[in-house]
Amino acid sequence: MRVTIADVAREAGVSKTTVSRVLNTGAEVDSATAARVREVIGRLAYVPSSGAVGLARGASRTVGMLTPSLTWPWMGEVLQGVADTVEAAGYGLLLYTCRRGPGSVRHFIGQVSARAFDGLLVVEPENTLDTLTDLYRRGLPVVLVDDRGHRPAFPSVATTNRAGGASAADHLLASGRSRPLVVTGRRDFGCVRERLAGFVDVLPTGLVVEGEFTEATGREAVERTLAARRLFDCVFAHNDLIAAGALRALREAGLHVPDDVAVVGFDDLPMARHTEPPLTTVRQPMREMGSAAARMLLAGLGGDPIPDEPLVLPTELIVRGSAPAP
Amino acid sequence: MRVTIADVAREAGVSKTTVSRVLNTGAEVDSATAARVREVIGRLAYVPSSGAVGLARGASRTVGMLTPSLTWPWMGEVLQGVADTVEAAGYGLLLYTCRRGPGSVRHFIGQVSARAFDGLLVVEPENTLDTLTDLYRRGLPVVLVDDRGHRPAFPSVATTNRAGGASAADHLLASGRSRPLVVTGRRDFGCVRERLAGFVDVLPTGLVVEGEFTEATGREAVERTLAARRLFDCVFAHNDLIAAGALRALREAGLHVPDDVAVVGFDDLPMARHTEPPLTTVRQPMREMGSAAARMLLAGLGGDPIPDEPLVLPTELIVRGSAPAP
DNA sequence: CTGAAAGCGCTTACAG
DNA sequence: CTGAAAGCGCTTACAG
Repeated sequence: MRVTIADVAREAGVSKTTVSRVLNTGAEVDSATAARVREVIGRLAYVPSSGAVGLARGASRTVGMLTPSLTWPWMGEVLQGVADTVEAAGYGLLLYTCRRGPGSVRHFIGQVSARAFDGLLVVEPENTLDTLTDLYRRGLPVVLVDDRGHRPAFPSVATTNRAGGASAADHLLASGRSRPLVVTGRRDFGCVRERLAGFVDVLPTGLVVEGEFTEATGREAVERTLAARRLFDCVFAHNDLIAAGALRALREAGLHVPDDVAVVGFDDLPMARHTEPPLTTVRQPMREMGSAAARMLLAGLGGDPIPDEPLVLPTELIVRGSAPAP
Repeated sequence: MRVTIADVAREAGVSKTTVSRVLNTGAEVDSATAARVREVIGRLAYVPSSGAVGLARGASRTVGMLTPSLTWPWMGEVLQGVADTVEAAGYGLLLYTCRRGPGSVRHFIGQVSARAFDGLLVVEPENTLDTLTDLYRRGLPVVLVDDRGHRPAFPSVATTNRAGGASAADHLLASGRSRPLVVTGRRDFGCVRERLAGFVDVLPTGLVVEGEFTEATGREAVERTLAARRLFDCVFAHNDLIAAGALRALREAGLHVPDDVAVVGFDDLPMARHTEPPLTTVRQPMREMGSAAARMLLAGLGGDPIPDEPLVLPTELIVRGSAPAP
């Protein structure tokens, strides 16, 4: 049925060794022989079995990727960055999500032992950081795409959360705003602390509400602050969902954005273009983070040591109607 | 270094054959022997090499998935449905995107020949339908997640585009609307023709604008129709992006949604909750389509024949502020 | 119930 | 420059 290296060897009148050499090294083979072998390979449409190659070489030329969810709004960007890079290098990309509890984590660990992939890319491990650190210590190349400031004990790609928070504050300050309401995600995320620190460095405020990274948090934070009659002329939301909730609450309260209150988000999700008004936001370079992490991992698999300190990619302020340029 | 079946056999005082039997069949082995082997497996934390198992069995227990893009708004839902199902079955999921032109398609075909996966899930092949049909004819199990009405010559999962269009019309009609503007995607997609046919069956109209599945299309269609002074009291947008553009154009023209014009979209993207007002839309069950396709493929790999006619999952009208219940 | 041996399809020292 | 042979880590008739 399937064409094997033995078929090619027989048809070309050489040994399997020679076919393998033509396939892999290219060197050390008489050019006429090599040409003949290549002709046969083309004619029989021979492609080496990836399983057999992997077994013989002890490496699968496959990268694993572990994510807690595939439906998060920015996950597609990360995945695309990873997939483009990994494919261009001729590697396969094996996807895992571990969404069925501890059993599913165990199954994933099994895949590591089974050598299903040569290296691992991880997004947001939440409760898996220890396990991953352990795998890394045991020799599995691992790179984390870190949008939450975990600062793990293994290589990672992060973004400038602190500078991003500062850029939001700079922009609002330059537009003449002086009384910000800040609505954050959970304070136990490193990114939240950094975004906040960067922001209040430039624009100090006593008005900070902690919540989740959800629209409901944004809506309720604004509603309560208005109800408490605490004055603010701008909102710095720690992500775009919070910002969307804030926009809604402000509109329902009869306030105009940006005339009465300017709003700045974080992430630059696709929906940021579609809010009313469109959202000024601090863009996280998710696709670039994905491709940078993949490049680091592939370099590591290629033999280069992976740097231990995080690679930090810059955020960028995207100015739209909710907080226009001054 | 790595623990192999030989280590387990030696440690347990049995042959590799017996270890393999304990691992796979479980039957035909003395229970005391089996217990001893299992104890050793646990103690050594032995996990069979997936590459070696695949080579010996001639199957990789891996499913391939081919998508044109990972950043489309509904792709995460499809992927999640697929990943959950595939993982629960103990299969691996290998992701391909083919975004680097014909060379990248060739590389993908190579992966098929390399037996990197046992079966293939496909979303939106665009220019790849012929190639895929060919692979299917040559024996590769393939299932298409078809949101565009391709109706391929191999198994697929689709949704009720026609009934979805009709449900939008029913809803608008029941709310007292009678003059619809329909803004469609490209007419060469089967889904566009079906959504339109279902809609005009219930609510005939001469006002149909063809465009792309983009926000710009929605905005321009509404602007031009208003400029031409053609009257309409509702918009049926063929996806949520078009609907978002329509909402914006209506607002900028000083029209109130839904009082002046009601708007219904298609898809139920995450952003549909965040438009102003929130969007009434025909939900496509993307996650369910992903998991159904995966189930079909896995059943096929398990030996059950895969039905040739498409499995059709129902759409659902989600009512929100842009076209409230009558 | 158990094991020796062949085989899956490659790569890679080693020898010539 | 080329090939025979061993080996990668499993499974699976086959024989007992």
